[in-house]
Amino acid sequence: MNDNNENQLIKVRHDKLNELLAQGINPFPYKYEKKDNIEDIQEKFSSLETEEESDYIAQTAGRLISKRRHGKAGFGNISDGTSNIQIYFKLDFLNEKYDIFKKMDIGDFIGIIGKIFKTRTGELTIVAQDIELLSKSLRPLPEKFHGLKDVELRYRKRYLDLITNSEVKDVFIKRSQIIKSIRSYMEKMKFLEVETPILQTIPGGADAKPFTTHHNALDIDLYLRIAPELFLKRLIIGGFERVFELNRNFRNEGMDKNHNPEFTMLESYAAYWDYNDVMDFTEGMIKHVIDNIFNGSLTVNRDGKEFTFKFPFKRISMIDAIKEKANIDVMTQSEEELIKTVVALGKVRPVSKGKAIEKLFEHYVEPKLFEPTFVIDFPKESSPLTKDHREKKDIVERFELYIAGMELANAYSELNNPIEQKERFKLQESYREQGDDEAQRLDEDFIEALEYGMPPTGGLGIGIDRLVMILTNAQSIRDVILFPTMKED
RNA sequence: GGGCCUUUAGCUCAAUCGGUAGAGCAACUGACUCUUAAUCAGUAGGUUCAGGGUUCGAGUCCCUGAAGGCCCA
Repeated sequence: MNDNNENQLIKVRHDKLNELLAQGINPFPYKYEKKDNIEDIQEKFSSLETEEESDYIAQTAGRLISKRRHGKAGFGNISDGTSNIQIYFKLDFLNEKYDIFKKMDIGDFIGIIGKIFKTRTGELTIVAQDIELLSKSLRPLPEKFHGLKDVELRYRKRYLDLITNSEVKDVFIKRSQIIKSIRSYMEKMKFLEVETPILQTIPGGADAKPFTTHHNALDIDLYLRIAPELFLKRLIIGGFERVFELNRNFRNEGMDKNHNPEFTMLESYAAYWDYNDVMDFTEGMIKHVIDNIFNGSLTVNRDGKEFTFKFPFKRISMIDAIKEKANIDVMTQSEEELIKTVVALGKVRPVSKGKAIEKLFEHYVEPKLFEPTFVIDFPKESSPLTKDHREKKDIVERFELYIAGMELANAYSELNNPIEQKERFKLQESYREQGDDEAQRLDEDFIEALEYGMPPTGGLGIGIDRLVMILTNAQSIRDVILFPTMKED
């Protein structure tokens, strides 16, 4: 919108801005001595009696979010990062500055100095003795009562969502606390936080299509990482025994309420652990978060069902889970029969018995795994970075954690035999040649690193956005990502 | 990728069978020195997502497209 084409509401505010300038008032001053947070004021003075006034003179600042004028006095509420509070503006106290109050718009940032009292109706209020405009707002905010409901606008203009809908702010505060709590757990467990390349020449560590970009000076294509896995294992080889990275991954695939093209993952690797150790560790992490952030107990409501977190989580093998939920015993069926069953479900024809088993699992079991459940022991074909099961044939030592029908975590006893790793990569390359563009790529440099020797290692990946969804009862991943990916409008 | 739905004032929403596009909040003017979705009186505010078509006449019907949501793959 340009200056010639602005609407009436915006024009009025520009006019007010110009009036202020004409009066020598800077509508965008440099700083303000904010001495009190609103939350602190409320805590300290909540015990005031009705119509009692403090001796303390508070000095605070925030955004004006409502305004009720009554001639020679008026009320408004200001909101800061902590809370909001009512302000009483009275001509007798403010004198010539009362005019500033009259001109103030909802959305302006203001500084307030004044004593604190409780109104007749018992509301804690600052009586303004002095007010200062700290920043002029030139656009009208969304309506006070209904707020901003339009989902598209809420995502595109998240700042308005945050100003208007306080519960949205709470979700992102919670998200920050959860991540902080995870870091404290990692630190307690002696993991070292590291940073590995996001720009990679061979995108590895997951079955996914990468984003491509170009480095001009080197004149090479690079890929945004789909996972940090292969670099974190190089660090285990390098002698760090416990490492983690908590950061963004990028996958060039469809979007829905569980997928955003960029998302936050925690990956961790611990030398000398197997996948059983990683399971205990994962449980410990979630328990740590619930103890710290949710006072030890959390009930999740979703799709009309609910559960309360209980530890330890249920553990079941993929094959037993299929038997239990779909009444299909995949052990007694031939590859042919299983493939036929999957095709009959209207799905793409799987290329192997293992892939067919996974499809059956996804179709019959995944959506039914509501309470936290570790699904263990996956077919070998689609787990090229995982060690063979120590007892079961064609099975690998891998688990995924499911909660509320969502895959939350994925972990292995990491394959550390370079000869076998190379074979697995070659098999993946052959899938790729057959048209599977999510199959993994041969990374010779990683093989070479493994050849120097990697200790037995337990690795874990946790989808942080999804974990936050579960813990905050968010229905869409877009509700836990501040600026979700949107098309240009 | 397929199906269904949504898009109207700054925001939240109406508009019957195709017949002058409305309300609440916000804004503006006035009254009001303890209100709180303040109240009262008045005023102004529109590319009805975009483009095409049918029609005397389209927010409404048809076609194409865009953005978003839900379900499915």
